[in-house]
Amino acid sequence: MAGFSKKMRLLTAADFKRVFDAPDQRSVDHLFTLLVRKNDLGYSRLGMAITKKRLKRAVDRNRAKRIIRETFRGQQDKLVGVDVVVMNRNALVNAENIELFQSLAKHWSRLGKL
RNA sequence: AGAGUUGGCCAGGCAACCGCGCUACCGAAAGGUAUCGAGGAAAGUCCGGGCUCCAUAGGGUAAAGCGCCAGGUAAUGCCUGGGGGGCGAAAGUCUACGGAAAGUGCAGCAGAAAAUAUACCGCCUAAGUGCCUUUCGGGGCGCCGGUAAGGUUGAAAUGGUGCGGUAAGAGCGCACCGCGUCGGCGGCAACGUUCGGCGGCAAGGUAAACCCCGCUUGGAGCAAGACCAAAUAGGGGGACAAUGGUGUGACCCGCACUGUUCCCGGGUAGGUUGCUUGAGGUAUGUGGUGACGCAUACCCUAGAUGAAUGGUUGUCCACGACAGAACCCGGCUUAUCGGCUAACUCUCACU
RNA sequence: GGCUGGGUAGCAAAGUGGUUAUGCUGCGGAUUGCAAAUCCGUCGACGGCGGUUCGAUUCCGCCCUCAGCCU
Repeated sequence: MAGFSKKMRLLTAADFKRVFDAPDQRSVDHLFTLLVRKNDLGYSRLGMAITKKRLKRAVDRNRAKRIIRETFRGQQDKLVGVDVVVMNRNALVNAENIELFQSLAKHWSRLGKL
Protein backbone atom coordinates (compact mmCIF):
# COMPACT_ATOMS: atom_id res chain seq x y z
CA MET A 1 0.00 0.00 0.00
CA ALA A 2 1.33 3.41 -0.93
CA GLY A 3 2.14 6.20 1.49
CA PHE A 4 0.83 9.73 1.53
CA SER A 5 3.68 12.19 1.65
CA LYS A 6 3.72 15.89 1.16
CA LYS A 7 4.29 15.93 -2.59
CA MET A 8 1.04 14.05 -3.09
CA ARG A 9 -1.00 17.01 -1.81
CA LEU A 10 -2.14 20.23 -3.35
CA LEU A 11 -0.28 22.87 -1.37
CA THR A 12 -0.61 26.30 -2.92
CA ALA A 13 -3.48 28.54 -3.87
CA ALA A 14 -2.35 28.32 -7.49
CA ASP A 15 -2.70 24.52 -7.47
CA PHE A 16 -6.23 24.79 -6.16
CA LYS A 17 -7.16 27.53 -8.57
CA ARG A 18 -6.00 25.42 -11.53
CA VAL A 19 -8.43 22.66 -10.55
CA PHE A 20 -11.34 24.95 -9.68
CA ASP A 21 -11.06 26.96 -12.90
CA ALA A 22 -11.19 24.08 -15.36
CA PRO A 23 -12.04 20.67 -13.94
CA ASP A 24 -12.03 17.79 -16.40
CA GLN A 25 -14.57 15.80 -14.40
CA ARG A 26 -16.95 16.17 -11.46
CA SER A 27 -18.30 13.49 -9.15
CA VAL A 28 -21.10 14.46 -6.78
CA ASP A 29 -23.32 12.73 -4.25
CA HIS A 30 -25.03 13.86 -1.05
CA LEU A 31 -21.81 13.70 0.99
CA PHE A 32 -18.98 14.93 -1.26
CA THR A 33 -18.18 16.91 -4.38
CA LEU A 34 -14.99 15.91 -6.23
CA LEU A 35 -13.29 18.03 -8.87
CA VAL A 36 -10.60 16.41 -11.05
CA ARG A 37 -8.03 17.73 -13.51
CA LYS A 38 -5.19 15.88 -15.19
CA ASN A 39 -1.61 16.86 -14.47
CA ASP A 40 1.73 15.93 -16.07
CA LEU A 41 3.50 14.75 -12.94
CA GLY A 42 3.00 11.03 -13.30
CA TYR A 43 1.33 10.74 -9.88
CA SER A 44 -1.89 11.99 -8.32
CA ARG A 45 -2.33 14.82 -5.83
CA LEU A 46 -5.12 15.39 -3.32
CA GLY A 47 -6.48 18.63 -1.96
CA MET A 48 -9.32 19.07 0.49
CA ALA A 49 -11.65 22.01 0.92
CA ILE A 50 -13.60 21.18 4.05
CA THR A 51 -15.58 24.25 5.02
CA LYS A 52 -16.28 25.26 8.55
CA LYS A 53 -19.68 26.45 7.46
CA ARG A 54 -20.93 22.93 6.80
CA LEU A 55 -18.96 21.08 9.50
CA LYS A 56 -19.08 23.19 12.62
CA ARG A 57 -16.97 21.07 14.93
CA ALA A 58 -13.25 20.58 14.51
CA VAL A 59 -13.63 16.90 15.43
CA ASP A 60 -15.95 16.33 12.48
CA ARG A 61 -13.67 18.12 10.06
CA ASN A 62 -10.65 16.12 11.15
CA ARG A 63 -12.63 12.88 10.90
CA ALA A 64 -13.68 13.68 7.34
CA LYS A 65 -10.17 14.60 6.28
CA ARG A 66 -8.66 11.47 7.78
CA ILE A 67 -11.11 9.23 6.03
CA ILE A 68 -10.61 10.99 2.72
CA ARG A 69 -6.85 10.66 3.02
CA GLU A 70 -7.11 7.03 4.04
CA THR A 71 -9.17 6.07 1.00
CA PHE A 72 -7.06 8.17 -1.37
CA ARG A 73 -4.01 6.33 -0.09
CA GLY A 74 -5.58 3.03 -1.03
CA GLN A 75 -6.52 4.16 -4.53
CA GLN A 76 -3.30 5.71 -5.77
CA ASP A 77 -2.32 2.83 -8.00
CA LYS A 78 -5.56 3.27 -9.98
CA LEU A 79 -5.35 7.07 -10.24
CA VAL A 80 -2.41 8.12 -12.37
CA GLY A 81 -1.64 11.78 -12.94
CA VAL A 82 -4.69 13.68 -11.72
CA ASP A 83 -5.25 16.49 -9.24
CA VAL A 84 -8.34 15.97 -7.06
CA VAL A 85 -10.14 18.43 -4.82
CA VAL A 86 -12.66 17.01 -2.36
CA MET A 87 -15.33 19.24 -0.87
CA ASN A 88 -17.89 18.41 1.80
CA ARG A 89 -21.64 18.77 1.52
CA ASN A 90 -24.32 19.31 4.14
CA ALA A 91 -25.27 15.69 4.84
CA LEU A 92 -21.77 14.92 6.08
CA VAL A 93 -22.58 16.10 9.60
CA ASN A 94 -24.79 13.16 10.49
CA ALA A 95 -23.11 10.47 8.38
CA GLU A 96 -21.43 7.44 9.93
CA ASN A 97 -17.86 6.49 9.07
CA ILE A 98 -19.11 3.46 7.09
CA GLU A 99 -21.21 5.67 4.83
CA LEU A 100 -18.21 7.88 4.13
CA PHE A 101 -16.13 4.89 3.14
CA GLN A 102 -18.85 3.57 0.85
CA SER A 103 -19.42 6.94 -0.78
CA LEU A 104 -15.73 7.56 -1.35
CA ALA A 105 -15.21 4.10 -2.80
CA LYS A 106 -17.82 4.91 -5.46
CA HIS A 107 -16.17 8.22 -6.25
CA TRP A 108 -12.72 6.71 -6.65
CA SER A 109 -13.94 3.90 -8.87
CA ARG A 110 -15.74 6.47 -11.03
CA LEU A 111 -12.52 8.46 -11.41
CA GLY A 112 -10.57 5.32 -12.08
CA LYS A 113 -12.35 4.92 -15.40
CA LEU A 114 -11.04 8.27 -16.58
C1' A B 1 -28.03 0.34 56.24
C1' G B 2 -30.22 4.70 54.18
C1' A B 3 -30.42 10.02 52.96
C1' G B 4 -27.26 14.09 51.97
C1' U B 5 -22.93 17.82 51.53
C1' U B 6 -18.06 19.11 49.78
C1' G B 7 -13.36 18.12 47.39
C1' G B 8 -9.77 15.17 44.42
C1' C B 9 -8.57 11.56 40.42
C1' C B 10 -9.38 8.53 35.72
C1' A B 11 -11.29 9.42 30.64
C1' G B 12 -11.13 2.29 27.49
C1' G B 13 -6.66 -1.51 28.04
C1' C B 14 -3.47 -5.00 25.27
C1' A B 15 -1.53 -7.08 20.56
C1' A B 16 -0.67 -7.33 15.08
C1' C B 17 -0.46 -5.02 10.19
C1' C B 18 -0.79 -0.50 7.14
C1' G B 19 -0.22 4.96 7.36
C1' C B 20 0.88 10.58 9.20
C1' G B 21 4.05 14.88 11.77
C1' C B 22 8.53 16.89 14.43
C1' U B 23 13.44 15.84 15.93
C1' A B 24 18.03 12.87 15.80
C1' C B 25 21.08 9.46 13.04
C1' C B 26 22.35 6.88 8.25
C1' G B 27 22.17 7.88 2.85
C1' A B 28 24.30 11.31 -3.29
C1' A B 29 19.05 10.88 -3.65
C1' A B 30 14.78 8.00 -3.20
C1' G B 31 14.19 6.49 1.38
C1' G B 32 15.30 3.80 6.09
C1' U B 33 15.82 3.34 11.65
C1' A B 34 14.66 5.27 16.60
C1' U B 35 12.29 8.46 20.39
C1' C B 36 8.08 11.39 21.08
C1' G B 37 3.16 12.91 19.35
C1' A B 38 -4.08 16.54 21.86
C1' G B 39 -7.65 17.97 26.56
C1' G B 40 -9.95 18.19 31.35
C1' A B 41 -12.27 21.06 29.23
C1' A B 42 -7.63 21.80 23.86
C1' A B 43 -14.22 24.88 23.60
C1' G B 44 -16.68 29.89 24.64
C1' U B 45 -13.25 34.30 24.13
C1' C B 46 -15.79 36.35 29.62
C1' C B 47 -11.47 38.33 32.67
C1' G B 48 -6.03 38.72 33.99
C1' G B 49 -0.83 38.61 32.46
C1' G B 50 3.68 37.48 29.44
C1' C B 51 5.45 38.59 24.37
C1' U B 52 5.46 41.97 19.87
C1' C B 53 4.71 46.43 17.21
C1' C B 54 2.69 51.46 17.04
C1' A B 55 2.06 58.95 16.31
C1' U B 56 4.78 59.91 23.09
C1' A B 57 3.19 55.02 26.15
C1' G B 58 4.15 62.33 28.95
C1' G B 59 0.31 66.16 31.40
C1' G B 60 -4.98 67.27 31.82
C1' U B 61 -10.10 66.10 30.85
C1' A B 62 -13.37 62.38 29.46
C1' A B 63 -14.68 57.22 29.18
C1' A B 64 -14.68 52.21 30.90
C1' G B 65 -14.08 48.52 34.64
C1' C B 66 -13.90 47.06 39.72
C1' G B 67 -16.00 47.81 45.01
C1' C B 68 -17.00 44.15 53.03
C1' C B 69 -11.75 43.00 55.31
C1' A B 70 -7.00 40.59 55.24
C1' G B 71 -3.81 37.55 52.58
C1' G B 72 -1.97 34.78 47.95
C1' U B 73 -0.12 35.88 43.06
C1' A B 74 3.36 38.16 37.42
C1' A B 75 -1.74 39.89 37.55
C1' U B 76 -7.04 39.59 37.98
C1' G B 77 -13.41 40.71 38.13
C1' C B 78 -9.56 34.63 40.22
C1' C B 79 -8.22 31.78 44.72
C1' U B 80 -7.73 31.21 50.27
C1' G B 81 -9.10 32.61 55.17
C1' G B 82 -12.27 35.81 57.98
C1' G B 83 -16.76 39.24 58.81
C1' G B 84 -22.04 40.83 57.78
C1' G B 85 -26.66 39.12 55.54
C1' G B 86 -30.12 35.10 53.16
C1' C B 87 -31.42 29.61 52.97
C1' G B 88 -31.10 24.72 55.49
C1' A B 89 -32.51 20.34 61.07
C1' A B 90 -27.13 19.78 60.18
C1' A B 91 -22.69 19.05 57.31
C1' G B 92 -22.93 23.11 54.37
C1' U B 93 -24.37 26.67 50.67
C1' C B 94 -25.54 31.52 48.14
C1' U B 95 -24.07 36.58 48.40
C1' A B 96 -21.96 43.14 42.37
C1' C B 97 -21.75 43.29 50.11
C1' G B 98 -18.59 51.22 49.57
C1' G B 99 -21.71 55.89 50.07
C1' A B 100 -28.90 57.55 50.14
C1' A B 101 -27.09 62.27 57.73
C1' A B 102 -23.44 66.02 49.17
C1' G B 103 -26.81 66.95 44.95
C1' U B 104 -30.38 65.39 40.90
C1' G B 105 -33.97 61.91 39.26
C1' C B 106 -37.72 57.82 39.71
C1' A B 107 -42.03 55.12 42.16
C1' G B 108 -47.69 53.00 37.06
C1' C B 109 -52.33 51.09 39.60
C1' A B 110 -54.32 51.28 44.42
C1' G B 111 -54.41 54.39 48.65
C1' A B 112 -56.18 59.97 52.88
C1' A B 113 -51.07 60.28 52.12
C1' A B 114 -45.25 57.83 48.20
C1' A B 115 -41.09 61.62 50.84
C1' U B 116 -43.19 66.54 52.09
C1' A B 117 -45.29 65.45 56.21
C1' U B 118 -50.52 64.94 55.59
C1' A B 119 -55.72 63.35 57.54
C1' C B 120 -60.38 59.59 54.12
C1' C B 121 -63.08 56.41 57.65
C1' G B 122 -62.38 57.22 62.74
C1' C B 123 -61.43 58.73 68.14
C1' C B 124 -62.02 63.23 71.60
C1' U B 125 -64.86 67.78 73.33
C1' A B 126 -60.39 69.05 78.42
C1' A B 127 -59.24 74.62 76.88
C1' G B 128 -61.74 78.99 73.88
C1' U B 129 -66.52 80.18 71.78
C1' G B 130 -72.02 80.25 69.55
C1' C B 131 -76.91 78.21 70.17
C1' C B 132 -80.46 74.99 72.66
C1' U B 133 -81.73 72.68 77.19
C1' U B 134 -81.51 72.06 82.62
C1' U B 135 -83.92 68.95 88.28
C1' C B 136 -78.49 74.41 88.10
C1' G B 137 -74.63 69.22 89.09
C1' G B 138 -74.77 69.27 84.05
C1' G B 139 -76.32 67.55 79.07
C1' G B 140 -76.85 68.08 73.57
C1' C B 141 -75.60 70.20 68.58
C1' G B 142 -71.94 73.19 66.24
C1' C B 143 -67.44 76.39 65.32
C1' C B 144 -62.32 76.76 66.35
C1' G B 145 -59.69 72.63 67.31
C1' G B 146 -56.84 68.19 69.35
C1' U B 147 -55.05 63.18 67.87
C1' A B 148 -52.38 59.44 64.83
C1' A B 149 -54.07 54.40 69.14
C1' G B 150 -57.51 51.50 65.45
C1' G B 151 -59.25 50.64 59.93
C1' U B 152 -58.49 50.71 54.48
C1' U B 153 -54.13 50.58 49.95
C1' G B 154 -49.56 49.00 48.43
C1' A B 155 -43.54 46.09 46.95
C1' A B 156 -42.74 49.97 50.44
C1' A B 157 -46.55 54.10 55.31
C1' U B 158 -42.27 57.58 59.89
C1' G B 159 -39.66 51.65 65.86
C1' G B 160 -42.25 46.95 68.83
C1' U B 161 -44.67 45.03 73.54
C1' G B 162 -46.48 46.36 78.29
C1' C B 163 -47.54 49.87 82.12
C1' G B 164 -48.36 54.80 83.40
C1' G B 165 -50.62 59.00 81.46
C1' U B 166 -54.77 61.65 78.89
C1' A B 167 -60.66 64.58 76.93
C1' A B 168 -58.82 61.21 73.34
C1' G B 169 -54.05 60.17 72.30
C1' A B 170 -48.93 60.36 71.33
C1' G B 171 -41.45 58.25 73.27
C1' C B 172 -45.31 62.36 76.41
C1' G B 173 -42.90 59.40 80.65
C1' C B 174 -40.99 54.57 82.41
C1' A B 175 -39.36 49.15 81.84
C1' C B 176 -37.73 45.47 78.37
C1' C B 177 -36.49 44.55 73.17
C1' G B 178 -34.70 47.02 68.76
C1' C B 179 -31.82 51.29 66.61
C1' G B 180 -28.07 55.14 66.47
C1' U B 181 -23.78 57.16 68.71
C1' C B 182 -19.39 57.82 72.16
C1' G B 183 -16.01 55.25 75.11
C1' G B 184 -13.85 50.62 76.96
C1' C B 185 -12.57 45.60 75.61
C1' G B 186 -11.34 41.69 71.61
C1' G B 187 -9.48 41.67 66.49
C1' C B 188 -3.99 43.67 61.60
C1' A B 189 -8.89 44.84 59.64
C1' A B 190 -13.94 44.11 58.10
C1' C B 191 -16.47 43.62 62.42
C1' G B 192 -18.01 41.82 67.24
C1' U B 193 -19.36 42.96 72.33
C1' U B 194 -23.71 38.94 77.85
C1' C B 195 -19.44 46.08 79.31
C1' G B 196 -20.61 51.34 80.51
C1' G B 197 -22.50 56.23 79.11
C1' C B 198 -25.53 59.31 75.97
C1' G B 199 -29.79 60.09 72.38
C1' G B 200 -36.57 59.34 72.69
C1' C B 201 -35.54 57.63 67.74
C1' A B 202 -33.49 61.67 64.02
C1' A B 203 -31.43 59.10 58.87
C1' G B 204 -37.97 55.46 54.24
C1' G B 205 -36.65 52.75 49.17
C1' U B 206 -33.81 52.78 44.64
C1' A B 207 -26.68 53.80 43.07
C1' A B 208 -26.91 46.04 37.98
C1' A B 209 -30.68 55.32 37.86
C1' C B 210 -27.36 59.68 37.16
C1' C B 211 -23.86 60.48 40.68
C1' C B 212 -19.92 60.87 44.95
C1' C B 213 -15.60 58.39 47.05
C1' G B 214 -11.49 54.90 46.48
C1' C B 215 -8.57 51.76 43.17
C1' U B 216 -7.18 50.17 38.08
C1' U B 217 -6.69 50.97 32.74
C1' G B 218 -2.30 53.95 26.24
C1' G B 219 -3.88 51.19 21.68
C1' A B 220 -3.74 47.00 18.88
C1' G B 221 -3.10 42.04 18.58
C1' C B 222 1.33 36.10 16.47
C1' A B 223 -3.46 37.11 10.45
C1' A B 224 1.36 41.00 16.21
C1' G B 225 6.17 41.52 14.41
C1' A B 226 11.20 40.31 12.06
C1' C B 227 14.18 38.42 7.84
C1' C B 228 14.86 36.62 2.41
C1' A B 229 12.64 38.07 -1.82
C1' A B 230 9.05 37.48 -8.40
C1' A B 231 5.62 40.72 -10.93
C1' U B 232 4.17 45.72 -10.54
C1' A B 233 4.74 50.33 -8.78
C1' G B 234 6.47 53.81 -5.92
C1' G B 235 9.78 54.70 -1.47
C1' G B 236 13.65 55.64 2.87
C1' G B 237 17.55 58.84 5.39
C1' G B 238 20.24 63.73 6.12
C1' A B 239 20.16 69.19 5.45
C1' C B 240 17.25 73.74 4.50
C1' A B 241 12.68 76.59 4.26
C1' A B 242 7.52 77.50 5.91
C1' U B 243 4.21 77.83 10.50
C1' G B 244 -0.11 77.36 6.30
C1' G B 245 -2.38 72.44 5.37
C1' U B 246 -3.00 67.22 6.89
C1' G B 247 -2.82 63.29 10.46
C1' U B 248 -2.77 61.80 15.48
C1' G B 249 -8.67 55.14 16.36
C1' A B 250 -12.42 59.88 22.74
C1' C B 251 -10.66 65.18 23.14
C1' C B 252 -6.99 69.29 24.33
C1' C B 253 -1.84 70.52 25.23
C1' G B 254 1.83 68.31 22.78
C1' C B 255 3.86 65.34 18.73
C1' A B 256 4.50 63.68 13.63
C1' C B 257 3.98 64.32 8.30
C1' U B 258 3.55 67.33 3.83
C1' G B 259 7.70 71.44 0.20
C1' U B 260 13.10 71.96 -2.02
C1' U B 261 17.81 69.63 -2.50
C1' C B 262 21.64 65.71 -1.73
C1' C B 263 22.45 60.57 -0.78
C1' C B 264 20.70 55.50 -0.56
C1' G B 265 17.69 51.25 -3.34
C1' G B 266 12.91 49.67 -1.32
C1' G B 267 9.36 45.03 -0.45
C1' U B 268 3.34 42.75 -2.43
C1' A B 269 2.59 37.10 -4.02
C1' G B 270 5.55 33.22 -2.01
C1' G B 271 9.11 31.41 1.60
C1' U B 272 11.82 31.45 6.44
C1' U B 273 11.14 32.84 11.38
C1' G B 274 8.30 34.12 15.67
C1' C B 275 7.35 28.27 17.80
C1' U B 276 8.10 26.21 22.34
C1' U B 277 12.60 25.39 28.61
C1' G B 278 8.07 27.43 30.77
C1' A B 279 5.27 32.61 36.40
C1' G B 280 7.24 24.08 33.51
C1' G B 281 6.41 19.34 35.82
C1' U B 282 7.47 15.16 39.58
C1' A B 283 9.29 13.66 44.39
C1' U B 284 10.95 14.78 49.27
C1' G B 285 11.59 18.19 53.19
C1' U B 286 9.97 22.67 55.35
C1' G B 287 6.91 27.51 56.82
C1' G B 288 1.65 28.68 56.83
C1' U B 289 -5.39 27.35 59.29
C1' G B 290 -5.27 27.81 53.88
C1' A B 291 -4.51 29.77 48.89
C1' C B 292 0.59 29.54 48.43
C1' G B 293 5.87 30.30 49.45
C1' C B 294 10.98 28.35 50.14
C1' A B 295 14.96 24.55 49.61
C1' U B 296 17.08 20.17 47.30
C1' A B 297 17.11 16.33 43.64
C1' C B 298 15.41 14.48 39.07
C1' C B 299 12.81 15.03 34.17
C1' C B 300 12.22 17.47 28.99
C1' U B 301 6.83 16.09 28.11
C1' A B 302 3.09 18.07 20.63
C1' G B 303 4.87 22.11 17.61
C1' A B 304 1.71 21.23 12.61
C1' U B 305 1.18 25.47 8.56
C1' G B 306 -4.45 22.97 3.12
C1' A B 307 -2.40 21.95 8.92
C1' A B 308 0.16 15.30 11.94
C1' U B 309 -1.93 11.30 16.68
C1' G B 310 -5.57 7.63 12.12
C1' G B 311 -7.48 2.91 9.64
C1' U B 312 -8.36 -2.44 9.79
C1' U B 313 -8.45 -6.92 12.68
C1' G B 314 -8.33 -9.84 17.20
C1' U B 315 -9.17 -9.98 22.42
C1' C B 316 -10.78 -8.31 27.58
C1' C B 317 -14.05 -5.37 30.43
C1' A B 318 -17.36 -1.45 33.54
C1' C B 319 -19.05 -1.53 26.31
C1' G B 320 -16.21 3.92 26.02
C1' A B 321 -19.40 10.73 27.04
C1' C B 322 -18.17 15.75 25.76
C1' A B 323 -14.98 16.67 22.28
C1' G B 324 -9.23 18.09 18.38
C1' A B 325 -3.49 22.12 20.25
C1' A B 326 -2.41 26.63 16.24
C1' C B 327 2.14 32.27 20.36
C1' C B 328 2.22 30.84 25.65
C1' C B 329 0.46 30.84 30.67
C1' G B 330 -3.28 31.84 35.24
C1' G B 331 -8.60 31.89 36.08
C1' C B 332 -13.92 31.83 35.08
C1' U B 333 -18.00 29.79 32.35
C1' U B 334 -20.23 26.09 29.43
C1' A B 335 -20.46 20.54 27.47
C1' U B 336 -19.71 15.57 29.45
C1' C B 337 -21.14 8.08 29.35
C1' G B 338 -19.47 6.11 33.47
C1' G B 339 -16.14 4.77 37.39
C1' C B 340 -12.73 5.30 41.71
C1' U B 341 -11.62 7.82 46.20
C1' A B 342 -11.35 11.13 50.79
C1' A B 343 -13.62 14.08 54.59
C1' C B 344 -18.03 15.51 56.97
C1' U B 345 -23.61 15.81 58.52
C1' C B 346 -28.35 13.59 59.77
C1' U B 347 -31.72 9.30 60.55
C1' C B 348 -32.56 4.15 61.75
C1' A B 349 -30.82 -0.68 63.64
C1' C B 350 -27.36 -3.62 66.53
C1' U B 351 -23.30 -4.01 70.16
C1' G C 1 -6.72 31.77 15.34
C1' G C 2 -8.25 36.86 16.49
C1' C C 3 -11.91 40.95 16.37
C1' U C 4 -16.93 43.17 15.73
C1' G C 5 -22.40 43.67 15.25
C1' G C 6 -27.44 41.66 15.70
C1' G C 7 -31.91 38.33 17.56
C1' U C 8 -39.33 41.91 18.99
C1' A C 9 -46.20 37.99 15.70
C1' G C 10 -45.94 34.06 9.49
C1' C C 11 -42.95 38.56 7.07
C1' A C 12 -41.16 43.61 7.62
C1' A C 13 -40.24 47.35 11.13
C1' A C 14 -40.52 51.21 15.75
C1' G C 15 -40.04 51.42 20.88
C1' U C 16 -39.10 51.95 26.14
C1' G C 17 -37.92 50.27 34.00
C1' G C 18 -44.89 50.15 34.72
C1' U C 19 -51.07 46.53 29.76
C1' U C 20 -45.17 46.37 23.19
C1' A C 21 -46.88 50.64 18.26
C1' U C 22 -47.63 50.18 12.86
C1' G C 23 -47.97 47.90 7.86
C1' C C 24 -48.62 43.36 4.99
C1' U C 25 -50.50 38.35 5.93
C1' G C 26 -54.25 34.97 8.50
C1' C C 27 -59.41 34.51 10.58
C1' G C 28 -64.52 36.49 11.18
C1' G C 29 -68.09 40.10 9.61
C1' A C 30 -70.16 44.18 6.48
C1' U C 31 -70.59 45.53 1.29
C1' U C 32 -71.62 42.40 -3.75
C1' G C 33 -75.74 38.34 -7.82
C1' C C 34 -70.32 36.32 -7.05
C1' A C 35 -65.51 38.28 -6.47
C1' A C 36 -61.67 42.28 -6.27
C1' A C 37 -61.07 46.87 -3.91
C1' U C 38 -62.91 49.24 0.58
C1' C C 39 -64.63 49.40 5.79
C1' C C 40 -65.08 47.12 10.81
C1' G C 41 -63.47 43.59 14.31
C1' U C 42 -59.97 39.90 15.89
C1' C C 43 -55.78 36.09 16.72
C1' G C 44 -50.76 36.00 17.08
C1' A C 45 -44.23 38.23 19.54
C1' C C 46 -39.70 40.69 22.97
C1' G C 47 -33.88 33.87 21.33
C1' G C 48 -33.08 30.82 26.28
C1' C C 49 -31.61 30.48 31.63
C1' G C 50 -30.40 33.06 36.02
C1' G C 51 -29.67 37.76 38.92
C1' U C 52 -30.83 43.18 40.41
C1' U C 53 -35.83 45.69 41.21
C1' C C 54 -42.11 46.03 44.17
C1' G C 55 -42.05 45.26 38.79
C1' A C 56 -37.25 43.53 33.25
C1' U C 57 -38.44 43.36 26.31
C1' U C 58 -35.36 47.31 28.56
C1' C C 59 -30.20 46.99 33.50
C1' C C 60 -26.25 42.92 34.61
C1' G C 61 -24.07 37.84 33.86
C1' C C 62 -23.92 33.14 31.23
C1' C C 63 -25.54 30.24 27.08
C1' C C 64 -27.80 29.49 22.06
C1' U C 65 -28.06 31.34 17.22
C1' C C 66 -27.24 34.54 12.80
C1' A C 67 -24.18 37.89 10.04
C1' G C 68 -19.61 40.50 9.02
C1' C C 69 -14.12 41.81 9.08
C1' C C 70 -8.61 40.55 9.25
C1' U C 71 -5.76 35.75 5.54
